[in-house]
This record gives sequence, structure tokens and C-alpha cells, in this order.
Amino acid sequence: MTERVAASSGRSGRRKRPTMLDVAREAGVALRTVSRVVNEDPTVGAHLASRVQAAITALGYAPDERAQQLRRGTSGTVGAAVRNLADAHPVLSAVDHAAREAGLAVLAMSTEDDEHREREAVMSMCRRRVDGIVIEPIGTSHDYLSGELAAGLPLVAVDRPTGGVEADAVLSDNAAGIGMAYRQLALHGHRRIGYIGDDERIFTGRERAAAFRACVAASGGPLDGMTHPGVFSPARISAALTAVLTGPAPATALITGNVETTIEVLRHLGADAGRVALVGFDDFPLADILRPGLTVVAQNSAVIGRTAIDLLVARSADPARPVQTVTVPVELIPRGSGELPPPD
Amino acid sequence: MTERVAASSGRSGRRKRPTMLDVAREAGVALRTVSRVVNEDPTVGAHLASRVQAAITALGYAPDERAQQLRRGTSGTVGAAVRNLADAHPVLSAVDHAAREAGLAVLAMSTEDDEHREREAVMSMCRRRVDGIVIEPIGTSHDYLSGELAAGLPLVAVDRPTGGVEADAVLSDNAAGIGMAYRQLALHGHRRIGYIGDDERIFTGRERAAAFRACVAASGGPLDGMTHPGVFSPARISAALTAVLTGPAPATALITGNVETTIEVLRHLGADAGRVALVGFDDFPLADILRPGLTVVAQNSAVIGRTAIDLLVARSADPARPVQTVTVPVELIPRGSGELPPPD
DNA sequence: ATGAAAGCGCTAACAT
DNA sequence: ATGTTAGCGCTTTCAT
Repeated sequence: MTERVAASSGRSGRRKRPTMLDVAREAGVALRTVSRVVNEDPTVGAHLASRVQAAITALGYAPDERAQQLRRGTSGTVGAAVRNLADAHPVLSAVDHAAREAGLAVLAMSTEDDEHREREAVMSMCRRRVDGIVIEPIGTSHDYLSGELAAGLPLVAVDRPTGGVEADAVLSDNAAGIGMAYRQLALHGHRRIGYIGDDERIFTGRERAAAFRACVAASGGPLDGMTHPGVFSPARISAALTAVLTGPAPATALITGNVETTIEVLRHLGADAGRVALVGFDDFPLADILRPGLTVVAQNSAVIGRTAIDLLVARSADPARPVQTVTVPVELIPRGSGELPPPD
Repeated sequence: MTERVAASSGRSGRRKRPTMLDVAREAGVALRTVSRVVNEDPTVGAHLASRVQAAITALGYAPDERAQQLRRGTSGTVGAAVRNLADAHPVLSAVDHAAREAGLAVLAMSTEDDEHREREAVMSMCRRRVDGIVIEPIGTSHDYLSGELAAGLPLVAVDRPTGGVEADAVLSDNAAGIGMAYRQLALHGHRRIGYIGDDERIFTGRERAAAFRACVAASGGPLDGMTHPGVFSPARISAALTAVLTGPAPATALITGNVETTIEVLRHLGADAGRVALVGFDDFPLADILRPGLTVVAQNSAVIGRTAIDLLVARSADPARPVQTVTVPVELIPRGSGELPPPD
């Protein structure tokens, strides 16, 4: 590594952080009075209040939230265990906003698509006594949470349901989305439509592949060689793409079951991107600056995030309420790639 | 909203969460012994240890981290105040990994490019008594942190320096990056090179615009009408683009000063993307699937994140050490758009 | 309107 | 090797 380093003068040593008691002494009042001022209790005399405020700013005092939470018995925080913080993540964004409106802080942790990490993240949230958890499940079994659930932990799954335990969930309407994609391609003259998507051991992979097969059956199109689920590595996507686009009766249009597949397909298509019609499941930033623009089935992340927090808050208020699964509509966004005609 | 809702049977009411004392009673040992087992103290007899473990799993006990932190006086957590959680954020990812390796959890909060929100997020982290903060500064003044800094809070700025207070920083080599971009375009025959970038009130905008002017001066190219800093809205980017690409002596190549500008320029260029050479500052996912592929100056996010955590840990260990600014090299990634020849 | 004291769940001296 | 006890910094009865 060849970083350049510039150094400068040091910084004074560590001073002890002021506590509420320090403030009380500085202001010459009782501890309780400082607590009252900090919590904006109106029953403090104006004179004392201002003296306490002065002491607070003089000392640079900020209350220790851990101690507050410990004493209050609530954390005012919801955990969000999502697959990735680094990728585009509109659901997390929506959760963040909705939680803030509900007066809750968000503790976001990434699961990195790893079952073990997911469990680690969720347990860490439990140890921090979050008031609820929004999870984008990776693992297939979440019964390590059954104790917490019995203890009243509000848990809401987004995108996929939890496994092994009953929990509220917010899902996209996968079947309807695949239907929209298929109809759009059929509408533009395609008869041989292919599908490349996720492993069917994954919930969304299963739902979307099943919906695709149903569409083909309903429209009387050919299924043979057109369905390629269980595809996740770039190499296998490349192979599936070759298989579906070559041979005696190649597909003229393609539906991709998730963003990763969509992007990998675009990467392999390269210059040929304009020669095969394509609809991707799930929108992503920049899909509109591709040429041709990418037609997608977009999930409504804003509504998903909002709903997740709503369910969380509702269960907090009433732990005994019935478990709910909310299905959120999806939307087809035509941008060109899905409207390409078949080669004549 | 037309969500479909499916309801199911309820869930048992809230049971009290077990404490360490409950475990001690269940196992018939003293509180201290449970604490020893939880903290893997080897001085516990094998017999008692297993009895305690059994009680822990039977009760589904998980220690309250807030109480641990309160008592230990350390939180084992670093805060990361970044501009956006929802956007691609490789630095956050790198911080996450490096922190984990150092045995630290990460509390990530987004500042949403808002000075007020930034302050809110940072203060919230302070109230949670994080052991240090990595910040991607938005605000121009951070002297509200001077008290915390004096109290020994390790603070590391990434991408831009903090304002008004001395803190460690990890910056990209903006000047070198602009130099690489300029030379690449010059090498491919361009004489009239334009620049569209951030406001010069922003640190990176200032550094990059200055470096661009220096490049033009050094190479004897024309500066007139070629420099467009202070551009941030889509409308203004569009205007700047028109200005730089039209007139009697239009630019044949362009350098864009940040991702937002790059993407907006691509959006406006549309079908003409292949007719003007372009180098963008900062890489982004999918830049390689554009046609032509986008040539970029890439920041080394992995090194930036790592270095930030290294500086944080170093200052934790020695609060009096000199303040450091580390400059991380950038890299030119040629993908086609920067290698286009000038027309004719 | 203000204060004294108990205790949230845990760790760490200090016994034994 | 195991138990007793005093707090960490705060909120909250309960007095005054």
C-alpha cells in the first residue's frame, strides 16, 4: 500500500465523560431535578431549569442511552436484518423512514446472504433488547427464535416468510409479477419465452418459477428447455442462457427471476442485448439508462417497508393479535427491452 | 392500497424475559457463577458449568448487552454515519468487515445528505456511547463534537475532512484521479476536454475542479467554457452538458466529478453516449454493462474502510497520538467510454 | 416544586 | 472453585 500520510499535532488525553450526577453538582441541585430537565418534565421551576441547562451545556453532557433503556425497560429501537447494506436497498430505506416516524431508531445489520450470519445478527439484536425485528430471511429455519417470540418479540419477515415459526410477513405478489411479465412479452408477439431464476429451495425462486410454468401452461406455449431455475453462479447463468437461446427452437424472449440474474444476463448478452426481449423481476437503479432501457417488474419497496413497521407496531401493542401475511402489489415498468419484437 | 391480507391464529402473551438471576436460581448456583459461564471463565467446575448451560438453554436466556456495556464501561461498537444506506456503499461494507475483525459491532446510520440529520445521527451514537465514529461528513462544521473529542471519542472522517475540529481522515487522491482521467483522454487524441462536477463548497468538488484546471493549464488546452462546477440538479447538469457540447468549439470529451453527475450525464446523452468520450469519477456497479462500458476513476473503498477502522483502533489505544490524514490512491479503469476517439 | 433512595441486569473487587 | 456485595448511569416510586 502506498498511502500518503500527513500528521499533525496531538489531542488532549481522555477526560471522564460527565454523568447526570456531575451535572447535578455543577448546577447545585439534586439528581432527580436534572433527570426532570433532561426528560422535559414541566414541573421544574424556570430558574432551576435554566441553571441545569447551563450546567448541561457547560459540561457537554449527553445522557447515556443504555442506562435509560435499562431502567425504562424499553429500547426504542427496531432491528433490521437485511441481506446487504452495501447493495441498493430501498426496503431498508423505507423501514428507516417509517420507524423514525414511529419514534423508533433502526439498528441495521447485514446478513450477507449467510444463514449463520443471519442468526448471529438477529441474536445480537435480541441481546440489545430491540423492541422488534424486521428480517429479510435467508435461513430456512428460524426456530432458534421461538423462545423470543414466545417472550413477545415482534418479528416481521419481508420478501420471504420465516421458516419453522409463525411470524408476520410482507411479501410481494410474485405470481402476479411473473404474469405481467409474461403477458407483456406475449403481447409483443413472443411465443417462445424463457425463464432463468433462483433456486426453488428459496421461497421467491419457487413462487416465481411456479408462476412461470402456470403462465406457459395457460397460454399453450412450449415449456421444454424454457425453464431454468436453480441458477445462481455467473457460470451457470451463462450456461442456462446459452441453452435457452440456442438449438432448433430458441427462445426469443426472456424473464429473469431476480436482479443478480438480470445483471449477469445483461453482462453476457453484451452487444446482443437489443436482440432478445427481456423483462427482469425487481427494479434497480440505472435500469433506465441501459440501452434499450430495461423493462422490469418492480416491487413496491416503500409500501413493503411501511407495512413492516406497521405490523411491528401493531404486534407491540397487542402481542396476542393474529399473525398476518400482507401481499403487496407489484408493477410492470416498460422501458424498451420487454417491448422488443421477436426476430421475424 | 390493495394489499391482500391473510390472517391466522394468534400467539401467546408476553412472558417476562429471563435474567441472569433466573438462570442462577434454575441452576441452583450463585449469580456470579452464571456470569462466569456466560463470559467463558475457565475457573468454573465442569459439573456446575454444564448445569448452568442447561439452565440457560432451558430458559432461552440471552444476556442483556446494555447492562453488560454499562457495567464494563465499553460498548464494543463503532458508529458509521454515512450518506446513504440504500445506495451502493462499498466503504460501509469495508468498515463493517474490518470492524468485525477487530471485534467491534457496527451501528450504521444514514445522514441522507442532510447536515441536521448528520448531527442527529452522530449525537445518537454518542448517547449510545459508541467506542468511536466513522463519518462521511456532510456538514461543514462539526464543532458540536469538540466536547466529545476532548473526552477522547475516536472520530475518523472518510471521503471528506471534518470542519472546525481536528480529526483523523481517510481521503482519496482526488488530484491524481483527475490527472489520470485527463491524461487518458488526452492520450486518445482529445484536446477540448470538459468537466462537470460538484459544488466547490464541497471538499471533493473543490479538489477535483482545482485539479482539472491545473491539468488544462499544464497541457495548454482551452479552459474557456470547459469547467462547470457547482452543478447538482438534473436541470443544471443538462444545461451544463448542452453548454459544453455545443457552440463553435465544443468539447469532444468529458470528465464528470461524481457518480450522480456521471449518471445524469449518461441519462441525457442517451443514444449519443457513444459519441462523446467520458471518464467518471467514482466507480459504481453496472458501469461495466453499459455500452460503451464506462471508464472510471475508482476509489479504493476496501482500503478506505480498513484504514478508517485502523485509525479508530489506534486512537482508542492512544488518545494523545497525532492526528493523521491518510490519502488513498485511486485507479483508472478503462472500459471503453474513455478510449473513444474524437469525431472526424 | 424538589429531593432521597431503590433498583434495572449485569460485572468485578473482594472474600471464602 | 464458588459466593457476597458494590456499583455502572439512569428513572421512578415515594416522601417532603
